[in-house]
Amino acid sequence: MTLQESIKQNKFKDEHHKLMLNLIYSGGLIQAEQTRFFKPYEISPQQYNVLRILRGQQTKPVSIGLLQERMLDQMSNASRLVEKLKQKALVTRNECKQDRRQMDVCITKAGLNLLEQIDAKIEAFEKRVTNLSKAEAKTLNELLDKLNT
Amino acid sequence: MTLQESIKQNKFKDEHHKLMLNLIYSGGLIQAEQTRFFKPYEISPQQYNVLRILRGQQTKPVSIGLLQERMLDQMSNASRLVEKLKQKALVTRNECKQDRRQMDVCITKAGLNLLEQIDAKIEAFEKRVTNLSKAEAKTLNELLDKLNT
DNA sequence: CAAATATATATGTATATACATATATTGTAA
DNA sequence: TTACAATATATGTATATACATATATATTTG
Repeated sequence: MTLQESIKQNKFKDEHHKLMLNLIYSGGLIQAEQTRFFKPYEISPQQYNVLRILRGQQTKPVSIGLLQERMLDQMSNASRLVEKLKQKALVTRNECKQDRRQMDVCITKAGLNLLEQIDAKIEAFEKRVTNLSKAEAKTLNELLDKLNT
Repeated sequence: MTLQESIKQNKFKDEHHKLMLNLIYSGGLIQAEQTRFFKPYEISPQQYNVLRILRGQQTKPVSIGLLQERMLDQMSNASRLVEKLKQKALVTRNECKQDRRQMDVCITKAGLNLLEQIDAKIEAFEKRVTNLSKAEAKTLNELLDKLNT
């Protein structure tokens, strides 16, 4: 459902104005879909983001600050996300020996297992953008990168 | 700051996968900027969305359900947004005489005044997409509409 | 060496949505 | 006419970010 169909409005001030609304709208659609996709796994898209960053670091501990830098939304509250994941035994969190202000966060085996289960299904979810060709996806990415420079 | 610069990652599985992250990222950037822009006016972007819909209806009362249909995020909780705006005296909310389940929501003079103040400044905010040409904005809109079909 | 400053994280409070339930009213069917 | 179903909205609880403050630790400065 396009932006116009969704909000039942056809006239926008100009293409730039429409673009801003369209980006908020399109990003929101994907996020809502992600939330629905992750629901059976009992984690949020943001928690998934954290787990993915931790898996990428393999066994190397990650600080709360580093996590936050790597989050898709850099204003995410990494502290709270980690606390929730700890409650679910998907991560561990320990004081860093070198700097006791810092925390060492690592993914657990359960966390890795969960990501494996999700990996098996996520392609189906990611299909939602495949009505655009690869060339069109590339164009969109280039324009978004230019927009965000 | 592009997606890659932001999350410090250059490799994506493919252009489609990158696109999904890029859309979430780009939409989030705009929303965060909107939140900052509206902060001095003491309303949220979602409350602004409600006021704009009400202004568009002029003096015609709007039901909670109709509001919700017109919201940019159709999963918005229109009830609560209206309640907050009522507390700020920016809208009125009365029982509909024809159907007492429904509420009639209207914008107040104070609400209209606030929108006028915002209108005077919002062009500066909307400039954030003008590093794309009109043709590029149009292309992006077309691709986003195709994506969301 | 101690005080001041900076850093890292946790937590408080407010708002927004996700998902669910409750309540009141209207419409429909028997 | 009444019971049932549907509709409209409000509210509860959980999670996430926005913005702020608090606490502990490390670094810097005098």
